[in-house]
Amino acid sequence: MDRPEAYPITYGVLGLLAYWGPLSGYDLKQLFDHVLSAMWSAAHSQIYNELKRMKGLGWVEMEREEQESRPDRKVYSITSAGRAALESWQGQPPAVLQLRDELLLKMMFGSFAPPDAVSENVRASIALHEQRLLQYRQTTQHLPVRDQPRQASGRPNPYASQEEEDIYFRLVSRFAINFEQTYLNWLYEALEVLEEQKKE
Amino acid sequence: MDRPEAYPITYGVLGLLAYWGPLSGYDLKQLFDHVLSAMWSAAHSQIYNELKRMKGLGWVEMEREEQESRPDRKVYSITSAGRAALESWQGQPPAVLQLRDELLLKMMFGSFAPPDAVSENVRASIALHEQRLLQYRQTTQHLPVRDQPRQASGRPNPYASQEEEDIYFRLVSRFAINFEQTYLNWLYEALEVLEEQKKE
DNA sequence: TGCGGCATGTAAAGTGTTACATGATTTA
DNA sequence: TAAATCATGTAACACTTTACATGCCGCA
Repeated sequence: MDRPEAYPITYGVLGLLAYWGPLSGYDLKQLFDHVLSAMWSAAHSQIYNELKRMKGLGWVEMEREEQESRPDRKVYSITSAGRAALESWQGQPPAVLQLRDELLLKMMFGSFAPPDAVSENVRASIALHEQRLLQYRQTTQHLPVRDQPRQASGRPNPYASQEEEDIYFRLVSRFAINFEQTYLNWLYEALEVLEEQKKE
Repeated sequence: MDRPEAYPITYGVLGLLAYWGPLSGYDLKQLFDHVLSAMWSAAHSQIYNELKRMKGLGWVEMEREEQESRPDRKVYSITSAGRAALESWQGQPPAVLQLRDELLLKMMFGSFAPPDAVSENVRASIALHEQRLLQYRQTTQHLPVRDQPRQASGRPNPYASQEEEDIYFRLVSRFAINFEQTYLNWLYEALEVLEEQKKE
């Protein structure tokens, strides 16, 4: 076989359709922002593109919901071919995480920064990550209703309605929170070190 | 002003030249792999490209070292315009980190995976991250010699010769190790949860 | 009456990765 | 004698982001 016809973002969309049930591109964007933001982000343009691609592959089907005075909602649902693709993807080993963090890069070359620039950037990062941590801790709200319990392939699962009750969801949430906490601890520590250095 | 003429990878290269002294593209690639891998990675093609771009901007100068039976080494050094650019970059607030981790994405939709696929992926990740942690802990070796102590802009600094003695370097190293440890702890925990679930 | 939300998409540009190209020397 | 290291670069491709495009409704 040659080039893969899909990549992580494709499966992100597909997974949401499998988990949440039929959704529009707009809904999917909301879910990406609120549910997947910690592991994969997507612009709306990319989501619409993936939907188009997957429709071509037969992984999703589209149904048009007519609306007055607003563009029609196009609601996509996963097909059995889509489920098969999702399962097959799960069998492939994931690419290793590659961090790509501008703050760390700047910190690395902090000795070339104008006075206080590094600590200012650290302070700004603290604010941003504190905010994220808060967001992760708040139960996600204003999400499209999940009307279809996911179907575990072969393994029946007692949990069905709330995302908080899914072990995978729980594990990933825990990761996101752990990560933000670790990051924040480090940022506070870095700030201390920088302040102490300034005194000399 | 219009589009920025440089982006993080550009400053990664520039920072290394400022910190390490004159280097070839090949040297820079080694440094990216061994020193910057935790915060920003780069293919060699990208590095050669950035050098070309920065030469055009007057941020670096090139000197050719002739060699027999091998392509000449082109050794680049930072100019004062380059130093100014680096300093100015340090004054800009960094873009927020966006994680993009395929393992987390797969974990999120673990309920659609074939039996044991998730735990296998977790195990593979454990091996990879353990290895990284080891690498981070080993003092970096086989690096091009750093022949020029960096010049802190305005602030004299008692440390000069070894990278381990730079506070910024130390802080970033500590981050990298913290991060890998947090990730690993979580992976082990996830594995336990998954094993327990399997019993039911 | 201005802004945010709802709702869709296309086009272009910006970044990053992989493949192509070459070839001698050193090490196992 | 096969693989890794040294050493450079170009071209093509893959993925992501930003800008362009449109327009009503509800709220403050």
